[in-house]
Amino acid sequence: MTFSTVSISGLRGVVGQTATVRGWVTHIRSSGKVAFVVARDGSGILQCVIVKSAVTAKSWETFGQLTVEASVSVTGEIRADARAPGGVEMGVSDLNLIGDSPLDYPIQPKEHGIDFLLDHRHLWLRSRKQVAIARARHEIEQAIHDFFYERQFVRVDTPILTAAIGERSGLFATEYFEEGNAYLAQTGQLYGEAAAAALGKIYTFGPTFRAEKSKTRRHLTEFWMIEPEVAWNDSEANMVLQEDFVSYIVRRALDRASDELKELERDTSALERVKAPFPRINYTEAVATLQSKGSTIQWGDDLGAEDETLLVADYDLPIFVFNYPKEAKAFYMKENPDDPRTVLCNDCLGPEGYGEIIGGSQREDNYDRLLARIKEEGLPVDAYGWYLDLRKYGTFPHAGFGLGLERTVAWICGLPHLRETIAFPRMMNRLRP
RNA sequence: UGGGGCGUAGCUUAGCUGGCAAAGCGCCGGACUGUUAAUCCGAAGACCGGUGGUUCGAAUCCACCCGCCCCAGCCA
Repeated sequence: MTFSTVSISGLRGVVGQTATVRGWVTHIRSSGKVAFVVARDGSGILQCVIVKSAVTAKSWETFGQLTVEASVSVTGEIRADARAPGGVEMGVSDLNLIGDSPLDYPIQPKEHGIDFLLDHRHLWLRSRKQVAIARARHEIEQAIHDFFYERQFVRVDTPILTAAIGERSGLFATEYFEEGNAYLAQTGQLYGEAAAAALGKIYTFGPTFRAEKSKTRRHLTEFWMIEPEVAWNDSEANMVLQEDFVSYIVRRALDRASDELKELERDTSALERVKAPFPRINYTEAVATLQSKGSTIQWGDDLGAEDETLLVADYDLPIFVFNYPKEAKAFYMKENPDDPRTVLCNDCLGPEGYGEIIGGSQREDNYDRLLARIKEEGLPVDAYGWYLDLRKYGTFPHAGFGLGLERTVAWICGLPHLRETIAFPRMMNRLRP
């Protein structure tokens, strides 16, 4: 008989042995002389069976003091038992209370309102479903790093504090010494383009901030975005990279986060189908299709959420909608030589109504046309001097995209709202905890 | 910001055509040697979001305010 301290997830390998587990109490049930304590340690949950006649008087007394979320150290024999969640349980021989927990622990094993849960997010994180989401997110993040590492991309960390540059949407401002206002980054892309000219293939993985007063399940004010930028890629190569990337992430989640997806009751049959290539629909066709389905969209409008849902309904894969009208998109996108009303760009729309998980484009690489676009948009030319330099000194065709991490996690996990995909979501009315 | 909905016990909700504030869960006390969100018995727990108004009387009707949820726009 050996004696070891192990994590709950490893217990299947020590059946028949005595082990010590440390964790937190989640449920207590007592039948008088037999008691059940369910504990969690972050790796899994374990039912501990305490028989009064089989433990010391001190351990039995300690059992009487246990409360939900008390931290404990339990020692006993690990045995297989079909009645236990997870198939193994512990026959306790020794029980020690490490940190008690008062009786007012707010989260109960029942339905709660979302406002209450978000107020107690620091404790809600301990719940099984939230642990599963955090682990699935972690696996997805690692898959992202591995995908790019395998393809010799270099990760570049771009600044979070920036001067006003990027897109036009809402900015968070803060004072910055003698330099006036600094703004929290809305994108690392422009810096990514500079890095692509140095390194060829790069990606960024960082927080992004949008001060828009968005109150929908698809928006956070702070979210994480992955932005690859590839020298010599055109818009078509850009889409190929995207579909390979998304397929890789989904495959990886299915392979290595299957327990988590099961815990989340995710029907993975739709995810199993996600394999490159994805359907491609150009914007003009999309508008015609939508009009035939009754949408009031006009050529020139961006797709609304309803339009996206309508369009995606015909497919069980993510789809690309490409080459939008210039007016609907950002200044840095390259004009389409075959139809100058449009730009070489694409959105990748998730299936099952998850909306835009990627926005990408080939970048304008002509100095004069880019300068003209900056002026057309009324942007301060001075602020874009360094960005224009990238077209002045050895310009090069290049393309990239931004993948919204939380939207991707929500889709893969089958969650209706982004707020559960990140440990501490930041929304308009949510700055704490 | 616009449209819709909602604020009642620690939590989730019922009560809303005005007339003594309810239930389930949780917590506390008790019973039980295999429970799975255990079960059974008992107890405690409320400034009905706030302010004003109508009325003999307001959780209920009216006005204003505050907060939240859903949808839309913006986008990842």
